[in-house]
Amino acid sequence: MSIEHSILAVLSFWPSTGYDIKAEFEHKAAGLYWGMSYGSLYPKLTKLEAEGFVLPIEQEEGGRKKKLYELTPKGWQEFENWLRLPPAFPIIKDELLMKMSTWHDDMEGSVLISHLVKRKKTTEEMLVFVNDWSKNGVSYISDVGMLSIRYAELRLETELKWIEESIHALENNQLSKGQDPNGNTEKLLARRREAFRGEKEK
Amino acid sequence: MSIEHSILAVLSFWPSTGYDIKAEFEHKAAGLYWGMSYGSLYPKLTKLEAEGFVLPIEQEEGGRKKKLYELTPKGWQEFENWLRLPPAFPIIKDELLMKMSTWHDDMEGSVLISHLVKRKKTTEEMLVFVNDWSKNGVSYISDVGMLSIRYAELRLETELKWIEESIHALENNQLSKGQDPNGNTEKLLARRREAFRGEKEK
DNA sequence: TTCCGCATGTAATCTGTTACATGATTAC
DNA sequence: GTAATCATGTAACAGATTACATGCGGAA
Repeated sequence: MSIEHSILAVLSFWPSTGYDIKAEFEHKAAGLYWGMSYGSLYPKLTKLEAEGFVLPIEQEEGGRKKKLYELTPKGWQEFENWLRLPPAFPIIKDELLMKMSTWHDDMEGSVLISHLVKRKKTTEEMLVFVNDWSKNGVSYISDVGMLSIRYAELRLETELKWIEESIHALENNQLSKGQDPNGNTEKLLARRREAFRGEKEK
Repeated sequence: MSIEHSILAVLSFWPSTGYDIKAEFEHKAAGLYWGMSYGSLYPKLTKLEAEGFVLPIEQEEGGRKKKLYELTPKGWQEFENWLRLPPAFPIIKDELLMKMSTWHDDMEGSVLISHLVKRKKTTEEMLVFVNDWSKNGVSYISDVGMLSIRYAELRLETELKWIEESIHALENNQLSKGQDPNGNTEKLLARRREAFRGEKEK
C-alpha cells in the first residue's frame, strides 16, 4: 500500500509536480484514493528520484521554482510490477461502526441517531461528488477506471440505505434482537452501575 | 480513532487481559474493528492504567502472570464521552481500487481479473464469518450491535455483486466508456512506449 | 518431552503528520 | 495592493509495527 506506488501511479497519468500529486489525492479521495501530507510527499519524491524511478523534467517558466516529475523507464517498470502484484485486502477504520458495536443500552439512542444523521450528510455529499466526477467532461477516467467509480457509487448507495434503515429502526424501537448467551447485557450494566455508584459515594 | 478508546470499548464488554483484547480485535476484523500489535497494546494498557482509566484486578491462578484489566469509573466516563463524540468519516485504503483506477490499456486484463477473483474469495469468506457470527449462539451482540453486523453484511454483499459484474464486463469486453476529454489515453501510452523504447536501445 | 496456546513485555525501526518557514504568481 | 493559490521543503513529533526475549500450563 506504499505511498511510493501511489505516487508512481499518479505520475503514470501525466507528469506532475509534488503539489499536483497532493491535489490529485485530495479531490479523488472518494474512498478510492487516500491523502498524504507534503511532509511525506516531498521526501518521497526525493527518494524516488535518488532510486531512479522518477526524474524532474525542468521547467523554466521565468525562474519560478517548480519540479515537474516524470516516470523513468525503471519507474514504469516498477509501477507495472506493482499493478500485477495481488492487492492487499482493504484496511477500513470506521469509528461509527466501532461505536455502534459497543453501544450499550444505558447510552442515549438519540446521540447515536445524530451520529447517523451526520454520516448520512457526508455520504450524500460524497455520492454527489462521485456521480459528477464521471460526467464532468473534464476528468480523465479510463474504461477500467470506470469500474472503480461504479464501486464507489454502489458502496455509498448501500451505505445510505443502511443508514436510513438504521435510523428508522432506532426511532421506532424496531431493532432486531442480538444474541446474549451469557446474560452479558445485565452483567455489563451492573458493572457500569457499580462503577458509577462507587464514584458518587466519594 | 485512537487505539486507546478501542481498548476501553473492549473492556466495557468484560474485563480482559492484553492477550484477550488482541484476540477480540483479531476475529472481529470483518471490516468493523481493526487490529493492533502487542507492541502498541501493552504500552497503551500501562499508559491507560497510569492515567487511571483502567485497573488490573489481580488473578493469582497458581502464580501464572496474568493481568485482567477492568474499567475504572473514570474509564467508563471517558468511554462514554468518546461514544457521544461524532465519529470521524471512515478511512479506507483499498489497494485494489487504487490499482484499477490507474490500470492502463497496455496492461493485461487477465491479471486484473485474477486480482478480482482473489478478492472475491476473501470477501466470500468474510461474509460467511459475519453471517455465522450473529448466529453462533456464543458471541455477545447487543441489539444496536446487530446494526453494525447488518452493515458488514450489506457491504460485503454489494462488493460481491460488483466483483461479479466487473469480471463479467472485463471478460466480455463490455466495459462502459470512461471520459477522456484531452486524449490522455493516447498520450499515456505514447509516453510509456517512449520510455520502454529508450530502454531497449541501450 | 515437545509443541501449542496463553501471556507479557521491550528496542529498534518505520511511516506518516503537524507545524513551521519561505516565496512566486495570479485574480480581484 | 492584497488575498488566494501555486510551490517546495524541514524539524519535531506521534503513532504504530516488527522482531525479539521470556516463560507458564496443558495436551498429545
